[in-house]
Amino acid sequence: MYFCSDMSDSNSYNFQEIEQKWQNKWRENSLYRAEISYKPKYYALDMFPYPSGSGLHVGHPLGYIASDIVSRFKRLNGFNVLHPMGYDAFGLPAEQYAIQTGQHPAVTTEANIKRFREQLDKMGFCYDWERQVKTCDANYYKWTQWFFSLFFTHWYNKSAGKAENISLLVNKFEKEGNSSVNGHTTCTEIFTANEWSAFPAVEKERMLNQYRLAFIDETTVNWCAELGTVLANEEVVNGVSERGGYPVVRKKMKQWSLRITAYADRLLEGLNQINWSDSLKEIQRNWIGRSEGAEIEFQIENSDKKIKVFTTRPDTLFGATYMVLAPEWDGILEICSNEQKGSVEEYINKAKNRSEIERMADTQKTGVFLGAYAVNPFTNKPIPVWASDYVLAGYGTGAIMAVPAHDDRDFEFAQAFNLEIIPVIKPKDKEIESPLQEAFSAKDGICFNSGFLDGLDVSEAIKRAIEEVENKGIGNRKINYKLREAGFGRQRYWGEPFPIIFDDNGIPQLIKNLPVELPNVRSYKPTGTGESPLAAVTEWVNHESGTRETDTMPGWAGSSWYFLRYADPNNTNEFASKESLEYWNQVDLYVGGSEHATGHLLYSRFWTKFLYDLGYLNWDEPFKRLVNQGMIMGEDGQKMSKRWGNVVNPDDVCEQYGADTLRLYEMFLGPLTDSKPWNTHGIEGVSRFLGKFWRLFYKDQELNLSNSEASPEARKILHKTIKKVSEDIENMSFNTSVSAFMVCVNELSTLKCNNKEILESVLVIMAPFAPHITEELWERLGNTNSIHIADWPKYNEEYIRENSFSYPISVNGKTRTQIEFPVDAIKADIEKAVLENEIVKKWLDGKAPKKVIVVPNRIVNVVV
RNA sequence: GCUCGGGUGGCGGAACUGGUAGACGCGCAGGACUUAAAAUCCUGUUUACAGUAAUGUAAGUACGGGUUCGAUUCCCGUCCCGAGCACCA
Repeated sequence: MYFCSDMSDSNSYNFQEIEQKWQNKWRENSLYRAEISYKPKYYALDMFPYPSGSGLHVGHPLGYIASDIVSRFKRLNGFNVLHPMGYDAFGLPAEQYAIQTGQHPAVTTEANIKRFREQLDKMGFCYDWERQVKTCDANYYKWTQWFFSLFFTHWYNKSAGKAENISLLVNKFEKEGNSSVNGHTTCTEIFTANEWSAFPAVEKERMLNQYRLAFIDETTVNWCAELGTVLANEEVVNGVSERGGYPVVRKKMKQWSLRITAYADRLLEGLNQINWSDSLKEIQRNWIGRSEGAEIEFQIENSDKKIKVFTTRPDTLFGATYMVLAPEWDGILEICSNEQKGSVEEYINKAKNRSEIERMADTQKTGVFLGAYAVNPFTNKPIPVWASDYVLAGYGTGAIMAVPAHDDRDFEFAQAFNLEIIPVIKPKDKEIESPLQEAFSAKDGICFNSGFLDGLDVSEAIKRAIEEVENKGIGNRKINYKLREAGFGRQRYWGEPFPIIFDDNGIPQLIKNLPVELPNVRSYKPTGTGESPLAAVTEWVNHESGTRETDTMPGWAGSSWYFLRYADPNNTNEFASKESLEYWNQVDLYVGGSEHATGHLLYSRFWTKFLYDLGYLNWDEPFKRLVNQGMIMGEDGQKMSKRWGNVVNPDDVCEQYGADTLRLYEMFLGPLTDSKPWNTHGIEGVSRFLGKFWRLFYKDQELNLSNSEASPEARKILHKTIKKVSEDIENMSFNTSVSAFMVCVNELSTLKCNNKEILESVLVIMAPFAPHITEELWERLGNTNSIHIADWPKYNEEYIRENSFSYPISVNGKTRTQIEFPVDAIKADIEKAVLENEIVKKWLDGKAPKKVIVVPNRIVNVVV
């Protein structure tokens, strides 16, 4: 920015020249190449980006800078560091961008990747680019398809607590049928070995499909007409698509799904052994949504039909005054009376056609009476059965027992339709209000009106009620999850094709010869009919042994395992060699945004556990430590976006201030995990600091260093900084380390310290943060090896030991003066000296102190 | 509504297991150097009151209580902000 004559002098800080020079040298020497060695490893990973068309803004590199610092720090401390980068190149965003620009996704994706790479290169990251992965490369997605094949050929054995090969299941079916099989399945039919053998192929596959971990599911899906595809739950926000904001409706569809619910409990338990933020773990816990309760069957009056419900509050069974079925409930019309059939059908049809948005916008409960009654098994009284869309078809059994006195929603419904409300739980310390104005839903109370449960508190009553239900043979203890199976098909072009051909019977057959390459087609736009664009490519679809699956896999397929591929990215025989996986192992540090909490981060854990079951990995959590970086907002405090015109481009910052300044500034801004606004003035402060740092080495434009022994003061400053920075990096507290560097340089400048030994150590501890300037000065000091493979200086406590401490002396908790004592002074001497102090005497005002508290090397407090 | 975070100067933010609140940086004010500007350096900067000044006194970490010799830190209640979930029985 300033081109005064002295700026071109080789002895001034010319960051542009320096940064270019070292980025080239590091690349030429493959300085950051990672290879298996005898050294301990450290695996630091960034969430790989979608190569979007708009490039990076200064918010994106925040996490990359942090992981880069940790990687460099670990390398200086003797670790063999794996720090790779790649691109999540398949999926909706890339395809949407291609459609908007009218270019083939393969072309735009390559162009975007190139642009990302240029931007990343300017910031001096220590990635081992030889390990780059792209999810859209055939030699990468070959393995994504292979993993799908594994899911397809495995089932979950609940007795063994792990996934097993489907051939074991077939063996069991052949020998003993399925009654003794304890699989995680939706199959409710029981068959014998003989029956199994007699099944035609289609029927066999229909059964197996109910056990496979990758299976064809007919479910209600989130259908987005504008995007022409099905979306996962987490891709739908407030009833519209996360990307684009288009309306989403519910629709029945056949779809590949992964049976993630088989792993619900393990996904929950695993959270306890990993170092993630509490909030993120909580998000996953909520998403998995485990709840304990009971399933109970209610008999329909004058019928052999039964309704099974799930409840977490069996203690309130005496207060169950009606039942509600979801409109989608199977067999609902068989239960309702002839008189009511017409209005029930009408209600069901209305509910079916209502979009998510409409359902959510509803404040008033709607419903219809079925004209049928069920029997409350505890009171033996008949209770009416209703249908209403406030009951969700997809959770529990799709039916509930309604206890209006103790559930807000049931209360509201009972009020709207004038149904009976019977309180059965009252607060511990008072009588329940009568009549009830709102539901008493607290889990803290005492049962009454409840026969054998009377007088018990809620938690005890729950146990007793379940026992009774089990004794009567009408139900049992049950754990339910909110987690749904993961929809795995997308009706889109830009994704991994399934390695599946449907034979003449419509039975899915695996294609063994991988990869199944994505055909290069001209028209990749969504058809809008619900079919994938691939369905139109007849010469591809029609295969000699049948027809191909034309859906593609979702964006998260490739990202669910990419961290494993980095261990051995060019392997053509395996997704990664056993040896490389064992060495690089789990990701030690994973840095990225929290928006992936219920998507990528959950799916990756699921895949890892599955691969662990199959013996491919010997750990079952992928990311030991996870840190979510915050957002960098625009200077106006709003989210950085083209729309607000507040986007700051890192290229411009590198041009104007240099990459080292950018890196240091982003770290200095505040705690990594916080959101904070960008500030142009702030970056100038950091820029000034680096100028000052440079001048520490120079005097009158000449390198000015002394080889004499360092002064104790300088030593103390250095070692204080070593200690602080080492601790800060481990704690990911980078803002405080930058401030420690500033303090250090300020103090050394004041001392006019030009001691080579001291300054060299300062260079090394600052190298992870500002890799270019430190490397340049390191070279100018006469070093021939890169600073980035030097040794982290050893912290020596002796150098910072003080021999006296200036005690703050407070009277009644308020600091009044300071007195210096030797660090090993004994309490009695300190107390005596303090009481003789003039200022203390003044505050004592002649009175005798009640108490004198002396905390060694901390504080003295005189209590009057 | 529920769950999880969080509220500290004009601003971004420091403060180890309770022990000198406001580190570091920005901004602002004043000064030095310079013909001038840039760059650099120095001084001051929580608020109120008193004093020409050095300085002193009081208040102060969202608000109200509590525990303690001592609370930004621990406990209870209230308010506000952010994030996530949201008819999950």
